[in-house]
Amino acid sequence: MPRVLATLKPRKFPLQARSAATIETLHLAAIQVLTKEGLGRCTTTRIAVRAGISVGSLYQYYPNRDALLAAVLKQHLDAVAGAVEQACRAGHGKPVEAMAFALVTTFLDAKLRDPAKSRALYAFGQERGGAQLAARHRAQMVTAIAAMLSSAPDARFEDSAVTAMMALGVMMGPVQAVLEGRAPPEFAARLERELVVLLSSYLQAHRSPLNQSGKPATAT
Amino acid sequence: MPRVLATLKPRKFPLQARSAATIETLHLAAIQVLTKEGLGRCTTTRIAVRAGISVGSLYQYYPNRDALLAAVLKQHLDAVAGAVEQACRAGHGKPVEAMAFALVTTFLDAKLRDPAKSRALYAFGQERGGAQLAARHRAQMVTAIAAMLSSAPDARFEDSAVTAMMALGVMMGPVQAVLEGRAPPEFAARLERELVVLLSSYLQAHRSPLNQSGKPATAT
Amino acid sequence: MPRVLATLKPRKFPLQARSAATIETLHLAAIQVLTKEGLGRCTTTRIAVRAGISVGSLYQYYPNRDALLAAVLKQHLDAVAGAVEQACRAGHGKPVEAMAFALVTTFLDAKLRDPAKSRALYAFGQERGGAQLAARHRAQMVTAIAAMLSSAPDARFEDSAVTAMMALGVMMGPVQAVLEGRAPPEFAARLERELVVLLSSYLQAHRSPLNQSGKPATAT
Amino acid sequence: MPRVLATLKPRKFPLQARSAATIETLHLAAIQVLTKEGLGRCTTTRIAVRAGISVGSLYQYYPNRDALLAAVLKQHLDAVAGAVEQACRAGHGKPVEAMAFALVTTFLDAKLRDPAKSRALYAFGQERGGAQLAARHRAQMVTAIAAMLSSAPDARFEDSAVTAMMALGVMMGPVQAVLEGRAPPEFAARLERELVVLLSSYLQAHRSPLNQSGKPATAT
DNA sequence: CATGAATGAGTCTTCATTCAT
DNA sequence: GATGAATGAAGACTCATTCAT
Repeated sequence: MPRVLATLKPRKFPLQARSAATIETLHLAAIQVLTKEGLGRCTTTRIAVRAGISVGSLYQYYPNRDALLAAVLKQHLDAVAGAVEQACRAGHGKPVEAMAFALVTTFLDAKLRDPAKSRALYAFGQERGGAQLAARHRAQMVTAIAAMLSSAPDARFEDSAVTAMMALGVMMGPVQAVLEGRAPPEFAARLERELVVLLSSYLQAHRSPLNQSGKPATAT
Repeated sequence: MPRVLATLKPRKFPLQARSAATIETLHLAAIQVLTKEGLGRCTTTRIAVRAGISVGSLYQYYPNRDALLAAVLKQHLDAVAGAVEQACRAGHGKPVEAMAFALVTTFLDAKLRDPAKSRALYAFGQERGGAQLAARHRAQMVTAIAAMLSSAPDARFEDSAVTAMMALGVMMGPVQAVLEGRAPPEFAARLERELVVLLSSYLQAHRSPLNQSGKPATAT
Repeated sequence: MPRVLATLKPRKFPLQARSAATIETLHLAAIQVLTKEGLGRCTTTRIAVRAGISVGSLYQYYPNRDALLAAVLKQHLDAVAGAVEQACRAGHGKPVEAMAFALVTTFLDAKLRDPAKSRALYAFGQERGGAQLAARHRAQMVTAIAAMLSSAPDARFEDSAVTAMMALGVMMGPVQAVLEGRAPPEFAARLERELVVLLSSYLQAHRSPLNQSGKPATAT
Repeated sequence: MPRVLATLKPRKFPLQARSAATIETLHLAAIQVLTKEGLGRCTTTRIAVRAGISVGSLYQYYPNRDALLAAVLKQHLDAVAGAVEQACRAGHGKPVEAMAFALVTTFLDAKLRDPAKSRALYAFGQERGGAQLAARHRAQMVTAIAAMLSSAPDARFEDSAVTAMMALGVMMGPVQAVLEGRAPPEFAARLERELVVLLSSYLQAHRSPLNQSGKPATAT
């Protein structure tokens, strides 16, 4: 694998109509190979075969294997982060419980809509190439969540960025478990409800002490 | 001769003191190579060189590369799962808040004591070889946590297994973030406190309705 | 050919007796392939096959194709430059005609002793990898020749470095022609005599005007 | 489809003005790519891009890559050989010193007028394709030079073909050194003067033995 | 006629594993 | 038992050439 340090950017824009379709085919093939063979055996040849094209063609669109995987990952992460950002905008100014509900709902929906995809891309998201992308998207989501949290009328967060990170991390763990297929179906089914409870409790535990409505959640 | 499907079990038991030392050396070398080069470049030769022995000797101890990595991973997971199990035993019958504290403290300590190791092994834990191991250990921990939860005097869990999974997942997400080095230091520093709050809130939200002490946490 | 910038240095010293023989075999094979196929088709696989070893083994000794070729070229150039340097030392203080004779004789002998080798290596000597080596050796020879020229009792060279370069270049041209097999046998046979005449005339044309032994060659 | 043994002849004659222009553009592009990328990376696609046409169009003019490069080389060699031939015709019957001057002047001018071009084409001139071309042109020049030499009134050459080869070879060596950029500027500057001296001396050393004048060879 | 996407054999290089010493 | 040289399949990537649009 004498990889030269190289861009992960796609090589060219689809100049002809054929191209767009080919790229979509490639992404799909990459996910399938990733799922069926794992990252270690996800080779350009296998992807090309799966996609029904030649290796050469693959390299017309992406300068190297990682660029292709990065593109697929980016597409996925953009969708998730985009959904989360939008939910955060929509949740602005609402009570924390509503925020928790919106966040969990949106995140789970985005992550679990196509579990095969999410699952397949996870390993690459840990690697040199994908890790940066993942980091960027995580930061993007944290920013959005923190902004939303700061707008809550019924809670005041000392450090909304930290709380946002916690919120995100907290959702990711169980989602991982589900994606890795290690959680029984009933867990997946209850995941949303549990996460809403979890996140609500957590956020409410941060309610401002000025809050006159009663005892803070943690004051048990 | 290329890779053949093979067992992941170590080739022989460390019957002699020398063997045990060599194995320990190999594990250490593997982690170092993993850290410095990544899973893709973590080759048997490199590990052997790092360990100061010959490749041939490496194969005296493990039938193939993945068996070695699996052994290293297992050692790590055993430590983590073992610590969690013990903590669960110790936490039996205590109030949920104490449970949360014990669980978080123990888990973080085990996972973050040697971050390089945890981080290094992560990639392999996603692959075919490591995934099964990881699953087994997760199950082991879930069982232990569930048993502990069921013994709580101040809460009654409808489905303690699910709650245990949630608890474990909830800790893993933020830990991942820290291990991947994407979380700022202040996050790492506050992680324990936050997780305790988080887990306490969550577990207390499950307090049995028979609980006379007031309104359930979610009744805000 | 996603070559990474890499050393051209051999990879390791022959630790075992076998190695030395293998390396010699590799050099020989490289020259044969170079001769039979040309630089463009001189691939690692072909060299390995010719040498009767596996590609893998080739890479145990050289980190990449160019390193192997560079080693072969270096060996050759070292021999030539070494011979020239020695001849120059021996020719110190002798009359220019003797210098011319010694130089031509030595150079031709070194270059034409194994014409196949000289010929085969020529193309690589032009390429990025070989060009630097060739340059270094050329400089080495020029230095030696210039030093010798400066010691001539019957001539004084305004710029001995330039004259040395000319002398070297002048020998190389016809030698090229012979090596490329384009010169008929009779040319090769007479080459030495002609070059001695040529070089003598040239060097004597530089005789110092103080020289009382007759009219200087350039006194036209 | 990989390379097939194929003709090196251009595919069609430039019957139309447009063709001629395109061909010129292609030649120029080829030299630029050759210079910037080297023979190994001088691909048809790169040449086409540089020339501002499509690969497909390139193949309208040349049946394969080597045919294009051969054409470019031929053009260059034709120019050099043509100039030399013309100079030889013009030098007919003149004294050898004038011949030497004309030859050196013409050759250097032709070879060094566009050093980038000469340099770029050198590598291809060594390869299977170009070597034959180069040989043909060399023979052509040798013939012309030999004919000129035979007409000298003040010298008689035993074997004018051999002497012509020497003369040509003698010029080529230093020119190579200059083209390869290894010679310092002052060398390039003095090259012409030195070569004239050199060649004059050499040719005059061959003065007919009938020459009874006893004066040193250069005292004409 | 021009275009440029597609092809796939061919290059270089790596690495798990074996086995002669 | 230890050693490390040898093996060769497999992977990433390139490029001459063709042909559908």
